[in-house]
Amino acid sequence: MRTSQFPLNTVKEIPADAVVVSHQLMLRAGLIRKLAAGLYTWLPLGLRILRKVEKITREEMEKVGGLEVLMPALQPAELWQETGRWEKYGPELARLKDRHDRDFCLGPTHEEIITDLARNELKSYKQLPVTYYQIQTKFRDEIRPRFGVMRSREFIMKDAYSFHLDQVSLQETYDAMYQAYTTIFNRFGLTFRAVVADSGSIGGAISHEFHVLADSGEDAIAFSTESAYAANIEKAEAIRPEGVRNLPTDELTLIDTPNQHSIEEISDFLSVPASQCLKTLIVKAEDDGLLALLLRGDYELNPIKAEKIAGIAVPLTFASDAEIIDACQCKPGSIGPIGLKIPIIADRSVMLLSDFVCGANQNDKHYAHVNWERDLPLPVHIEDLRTVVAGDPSPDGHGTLTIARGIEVGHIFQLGTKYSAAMKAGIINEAGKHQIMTMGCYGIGISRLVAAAIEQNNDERGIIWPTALAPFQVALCPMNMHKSDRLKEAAEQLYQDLLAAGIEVLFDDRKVRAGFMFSDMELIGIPHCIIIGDRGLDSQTVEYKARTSQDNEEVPLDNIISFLKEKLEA
RNA sequence: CGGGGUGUAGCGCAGUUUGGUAGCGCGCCUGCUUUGGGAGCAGGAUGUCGGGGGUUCGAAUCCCUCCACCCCGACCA
Repeated sequence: MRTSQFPLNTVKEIPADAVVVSHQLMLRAGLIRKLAAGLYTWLPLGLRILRKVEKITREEMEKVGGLEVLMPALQPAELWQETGRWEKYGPELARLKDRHDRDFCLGPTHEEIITDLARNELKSYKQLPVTYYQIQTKFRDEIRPRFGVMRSREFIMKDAYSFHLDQVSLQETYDAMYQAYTTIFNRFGLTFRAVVADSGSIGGAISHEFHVLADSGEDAIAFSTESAYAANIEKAEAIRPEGVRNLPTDELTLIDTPNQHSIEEISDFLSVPASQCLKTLIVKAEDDGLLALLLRGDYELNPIKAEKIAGIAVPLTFASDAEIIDACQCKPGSIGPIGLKIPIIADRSVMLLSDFVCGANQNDKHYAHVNWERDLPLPVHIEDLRTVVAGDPSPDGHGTLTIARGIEVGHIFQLGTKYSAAMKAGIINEAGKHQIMTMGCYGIGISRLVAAAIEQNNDERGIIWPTALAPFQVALCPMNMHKSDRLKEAAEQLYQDLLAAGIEVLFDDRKVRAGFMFSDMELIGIPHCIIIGDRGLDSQTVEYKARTSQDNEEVPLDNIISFLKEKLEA
């Protein structure tokens, strides 16, 4: 491709509303342009990269036996009503009506559609297992789209769905997908981690997320320093603390704590570490009543874990001030378990507390030197409620947890029969009996992956594409070609030779200055650059420069093709 | 949805406090000079100042209202 026919659309200045580096670089390098919040046009250069992501993903899906389909983006409400998700999905589901006033949505995911396809097309156990996949545009009316294509409202996703007779077969495909995902992200040249995950609104039991590690990532992941354990922080278990509770050292004391409400304020005011305080949170119960959740003061409630506990209302809802005053006879900030009349669920972390501080259920008063089994009974209902922190012991018993940030680029789920049962997707089994199929589902955020790759591969000059994602492998930069017929001839010849060798080359045949050319090629991240000039032609050499290096290397013109081939294969 | 902020040329911004008829840099077009790291000079084009309404002799500027976009939070494969 020639730059005279493949405009680069690069810009020098950093767009004002891009905050993360990948978003800035995607705009500056001319990969995307914003149409509206969370909606982007892919320009020719960006699209080439997107297509690379698709191509590799497709290849690996085919290798594990995936059958490509293409399902509609516009979907009838009926299917979503069958699974109950029309009601459950909430405002993130982009709904609309057609001219006949029938309800439709723009698909945020395709479980309903594929399950409908499967129940119509699959009749016999002999057809199983089967895996369908597609690369489709998805729509989610995100509360807050941000970071460019990282969290947009319209985006491209590869989604695959597998259908099975039983769990054993599902596990086999799930394992194959896990492997395929590992291969895909390795081929992209990205640093990633697979982590145990929560399955969220998609549902199902077992689930793994694949995260590209980057400080700008929206997710926190926890992994063990000494073992393979890795989990989304939403899911990482905070295990029962080791050790025994200390004996009381002092009498229970009621203290005035005027206008001291948060754990931080109380901790400062009384000069007691937050870890010696007890946090009491009042949330709604399933039966419309209230529940008190107890945590050690320095720990955070993990709402994902809380919602999984029987009795707690979903979504997790904190009680209003009025409800709290009604139930506890005091305002929030002074609540504690002593004498509290609502049921208590305690986090494991509170069990070892002794001589702790907690609210006294009287405005502006706290108790100090509270001790279990002396001042109040040890809570009976104990759960894992808190979010893990760095340094916590790993749940598998090996090492401690480290927290890193990641960008979720893949997510695989064992759905079981959640959708197939709701939609009566079954086949006739070997015994001639009707049987509901077991399902798996596997997603890759194609467009997000482009941004994630840039987050991980950039410098002050621009993007540095891993080979597999580079829109072009080689930039051919002639120096002042318009002034030398000899150079023009040599450059054109080299361009043709590179094309003939099957190398993806971008020939910068614009009449621009050298610095301008280099800056553009570096900004758009072409991994290899060949500089051809009159100077070198005298000795029949060209210069080679890798995107990642500062230095140029002279290479005989005759050898340049094989030289590059070697670089590309490395 | 709550809190904060911004809308002025394609992009980045000044001008708004104190009303007087719109400017800078980059980019774009023309010409000349230059040419191995985002060139210089000269000339040029480009604005419903986010929309609507109001106050005023006069509004980018003051008032009302609507909208869009961004950040933080809540929420979320």
